[in-house]
Amino acid sequence: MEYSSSTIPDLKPSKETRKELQSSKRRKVMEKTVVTVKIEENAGRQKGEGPPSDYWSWRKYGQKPIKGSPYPRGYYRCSTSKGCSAKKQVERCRTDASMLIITYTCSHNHPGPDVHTTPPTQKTPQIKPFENVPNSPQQTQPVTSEEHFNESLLQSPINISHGIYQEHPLIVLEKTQDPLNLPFDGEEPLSYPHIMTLSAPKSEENDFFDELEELPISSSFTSLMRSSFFDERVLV
DNA sequence: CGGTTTTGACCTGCGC
DNA sequence: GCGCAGGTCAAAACCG
Repeated sequence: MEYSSSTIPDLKPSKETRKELQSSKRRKVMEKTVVTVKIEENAGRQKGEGPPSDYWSWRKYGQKPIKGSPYPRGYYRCSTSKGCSAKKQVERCRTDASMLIITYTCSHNHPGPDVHTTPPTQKTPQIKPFENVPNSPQQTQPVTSEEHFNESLLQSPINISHGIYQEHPLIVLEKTQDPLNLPFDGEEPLSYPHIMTLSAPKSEENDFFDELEELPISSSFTSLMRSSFFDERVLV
């Protein structure tokens, strides 16, 4: 792991070492963003869990059954950058299996895979769900788009790491922060508040957006939000 | 062969 | 102090 090189001498971590490592972690309050997304029939194609697809790549590092919930919770860590402390937890709503609860913890301390190179005005239209969105939730998209909705929508939350969507009526999320203003254990300053905003995705992650090109992003995106999946604020 | 996923063990925080 | 539940680690397995 990232700390191993500096903290761990050479032998495999002893219990003491791990103890130290874990003691440095906090279970308590830290920056946390909860996103509830609704997944529909296509959820099944996702290995039963919401795919951790984002503009960043995520690596699953754990899974635990949650008390009171028939569904396990998956733990993911950003693998785009080694030093990145961004994590997310993905679990299903116990009361509604079609709901995915994604909890983002910490923020990425690095620019996205590509976002920095793409001015928001260029290339793919920026995701601006709220502008020109007619209030017709039921004007759903063709089913084909739904095949991507799950991935594309799951990608969007990543960009909300700093509350970009907070006022979005559709993408509702709850962001909690450490009241002590120590979102990252005192490390990793939030120095990139804007680079990972809603700029268009690129590279491989952009692929599926390319597929969606046919659809007007602003409307399709929002429509998807409305029809295929909605977000719901979750009190933490 | 490198990166990711799986999975059991370990550790910590919290409630009683 | 004890036990439970949640979160993380890391070795092994898996995959492209």
